[in-house]
Amino acid sequence: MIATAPVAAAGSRDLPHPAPEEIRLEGVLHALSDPLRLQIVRELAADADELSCSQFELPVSKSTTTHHFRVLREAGVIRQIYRGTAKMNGLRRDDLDDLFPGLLDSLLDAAARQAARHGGAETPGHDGGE
Amino acid sequence: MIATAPVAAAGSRDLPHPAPEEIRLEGVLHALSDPLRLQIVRELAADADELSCSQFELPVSKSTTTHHFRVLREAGVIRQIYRGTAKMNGLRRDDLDDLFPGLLDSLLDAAARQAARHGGAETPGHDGGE
DNA sequence: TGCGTACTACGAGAGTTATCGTACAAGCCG
DNA sequence: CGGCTTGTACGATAACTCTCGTAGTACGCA
Repeated sequence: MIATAPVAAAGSRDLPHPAPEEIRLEGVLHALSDPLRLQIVRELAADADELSCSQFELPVSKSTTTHHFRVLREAGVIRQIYRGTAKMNGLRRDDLDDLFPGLLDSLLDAAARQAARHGGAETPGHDGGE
Repeated sequence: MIATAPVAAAGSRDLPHPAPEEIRLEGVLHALSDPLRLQIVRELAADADELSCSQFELPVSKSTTTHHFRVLREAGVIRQIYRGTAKMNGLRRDDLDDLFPGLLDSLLDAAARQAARHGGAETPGHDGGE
């Protein structure tokens, strides 16, 4: 059997994702209650639809990064698919908006406000003011 | 011996609350990521401004109840004051709305949706007709 | 084919959390 | 005054989480 079948790319390694109805609010909140994961989600929401794990500059080891991405995926916050050796990450915005309308936006807005208030260095466009 | 109370004020026992600017989003999310605490907050939001700890029917011991209320208070989600032997609990809706506009509503709405989806027969608060 | 890159799995250690029971303090009421 | 209700404090324990390093797998490229 010669492996002439390209297999439509990324069919071999599938990652388990919770179905929309399996996503629990508590799980989402817990996933987002970690500063690192909240930051990941913020970048994911701000930058693009798909980012590979290695494009994040996180102050932790690779193992820990993998761990955090898995927590986010298993909570139903992000979607992960393999693309060659890279694993692309995308927010499950549609599913979350369907389950909890407005929640993700509020969460991201809250995170942006807090970042602007405390750091001021992150999140472009928002100029404090109080 | 005349027991002249050293400290007057209706409540000699004061509880420490975080100032608004000390409230962290991650802390709030973490506090709300526990099913028990999420339920407490839902009841608090639905029923009234002030409820004593004993008015909640939680499936845990008194010690654990105290613990959860403290977590909520220290995260800045609720406000607690003594009233005789009872400790009254109230949501810090104004502070939270000021810090994270719309977040609390989204959260409560999301929790209500999930409760309706999964249980349908949720105990907390008959919020006046439905 | 062999090498480098990207990510995972496993095991471990430190820290945190949830839960309990018991013992205790503060206020109300008869 | 004594007792009841309400909630706290203090251990203790089990479970979970975050973190790491090392070893290993999957894939692309020369």
